[in-house]
Amino acid sequence: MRRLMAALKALADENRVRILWAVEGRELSVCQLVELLGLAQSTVSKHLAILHQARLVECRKEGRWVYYRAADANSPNEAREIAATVSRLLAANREASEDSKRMEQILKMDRNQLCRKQNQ
Amino acid sequence: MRRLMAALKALADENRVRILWAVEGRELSVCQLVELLGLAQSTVSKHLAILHQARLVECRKEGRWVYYRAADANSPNEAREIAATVSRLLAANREASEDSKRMEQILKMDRNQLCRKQNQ
DNA sequence: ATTACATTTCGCCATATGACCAAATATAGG
DNA sequence: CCTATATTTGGTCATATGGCGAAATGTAAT
Repeated sequence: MRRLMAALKALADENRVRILWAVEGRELSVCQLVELLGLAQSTVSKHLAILHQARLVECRKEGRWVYYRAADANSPNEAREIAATVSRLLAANREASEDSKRMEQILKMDRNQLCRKQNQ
Repeated sequence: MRRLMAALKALADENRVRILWAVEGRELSVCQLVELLGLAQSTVSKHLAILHQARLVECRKEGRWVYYRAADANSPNEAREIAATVSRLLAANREASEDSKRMEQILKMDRNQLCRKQNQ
């Protein structure tokens, strides 16, 4: 029950749902998510920590870079089952598809410059 | 997104998840839920209001009695799709099956006496 | 009308939560 | 080592949330 509740609580915030939608099927760095959401970097980092702790996202490091992606769909995992349902619902959602478009633009930006700009 | 978020937020509380599980496939009155959860009546009533507003439960009145049940599974409703996933996960959950057993006992109690006792 | 009863609403309180800024940390490059 | 960079952590603050008791409300019975 603890695991299920952690996942449900993690999904009780809209920004975290947006994050989860953004990292579905691809991996992103924090600064790209910061650009999408328009929140402070520290806030995004904390949201990611919650999603990670709830097993909704996974991450890997590459030097200074940390990439987040949706947790592997093959892992038999309560959190993932809920996330799959939410993703299915978001696939038909206007705001989610706006986010998708915006993310396509962000992916075209130079990531180094994007991150540097945020860290000034 | 507003509807989806309302449902997700409603499910971010363990007592509300327990309520939803309890009213799956049957209808219950407030006092039966009060007995199950061991919370104040007013608290249970507020939780039910949240679940109702989020379209996760439906209710009907019969005189002084109000009965709550899980929203109709046939209604094409985002909230219901999430709830269905959660219910499926709860079906294999220890605490949820303990609640089910306890509810079987509560259903055997005289509802009039149960409610009266709570209202003293 | 009065009393009884089931539930909802209101108000209070302690705690949790999400947002921000600043500092700390981890890694890379010279 | 120092500087640069990406991210995380800590602390603060305003607001939200879940719990409770008491009062209000809605319905029934006499």
